[in-house]
Amino acid sequence: MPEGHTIHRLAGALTELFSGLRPTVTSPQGRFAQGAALLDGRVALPAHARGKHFFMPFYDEPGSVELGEDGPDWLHVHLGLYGSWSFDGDEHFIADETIGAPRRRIGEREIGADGTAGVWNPPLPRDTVRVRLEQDHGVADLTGPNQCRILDGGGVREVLRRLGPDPIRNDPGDREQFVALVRRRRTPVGQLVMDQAIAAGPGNIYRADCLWRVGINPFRPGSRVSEARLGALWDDLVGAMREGKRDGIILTNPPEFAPEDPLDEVDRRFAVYQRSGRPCWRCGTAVAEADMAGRRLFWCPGCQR
DNA sequence: CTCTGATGGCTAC
DNA sequence: TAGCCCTCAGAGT
Repeated sequence: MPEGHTIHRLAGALTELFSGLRPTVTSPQGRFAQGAALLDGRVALPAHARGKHFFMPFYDEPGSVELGEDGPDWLHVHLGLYGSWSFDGDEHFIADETIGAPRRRIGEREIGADGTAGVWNPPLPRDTVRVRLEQDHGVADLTGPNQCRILDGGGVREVLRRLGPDPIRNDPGDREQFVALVRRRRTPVGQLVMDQAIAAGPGNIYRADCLWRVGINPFRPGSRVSEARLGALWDDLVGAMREGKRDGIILTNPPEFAPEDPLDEVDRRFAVYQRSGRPCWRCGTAVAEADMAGRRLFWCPGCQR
């Protein structure tokens, strides 16, 4: 599920649904019992996302804080490969970003014995739910995170120090920094794009499809890709990942190549990702697949130079 | 029912 | 590079 666009989207959703409130925080699974007890009943402040990392500060009074500020206790979540948040609540518990979320249930009300609509009741959590945030109108359940812990401001800043520029933010200087970081390495550029110290947020899909979109061969050493082409790659990551955040889905096959009647979801959505053996949309060459540093890499040997 | 793989990343060797 | 962590849908038996 989660490349960086998902985390930014979740930060928006959890901010909209919980910030300013004092959610009940529990750990149905038990593995975050101590952390949950520390956060329970305190004010959730607006959340932050950097790359694939999610941070939500909890404090004693409402407001908002800069990412990594001292004072609040920071809930830090990394979803890893298959962590996810799911939502359930009544019609008041809805954020743009929760639409399309897994196991989303909205507006379901129990029917009272007298036939009138009752109030929403929180569903029993699955026993793998690491954290449940609950307010009067709904719950957010976190399952399967790679990391879920409480940090102080210094702990947050330590995480941030290991992260490169985030294309979804695209702060001033980020583009130049990305280009410089790639060009000082001889590692294949396809590997560098997935290195969170070089760009924070892109995962296997954006790596494959954005390299295809700008025509870069993923095996080319970073030091041997021109500044101009790396700048174009950064710009493409910015555009593609912002679209992904907005739409809640990765759709990286450019419209001009989208088939009328796609064979399947993969052909509809992707350029080369998971399309090994199928013809390149641009040049017809069969899309290739290889292992790169333990992850599946997809590319077109015909037009990615 | 068992097995597999997935949009991630850390640590140890 | 291998092993490990986290979960579960979907495929195979």
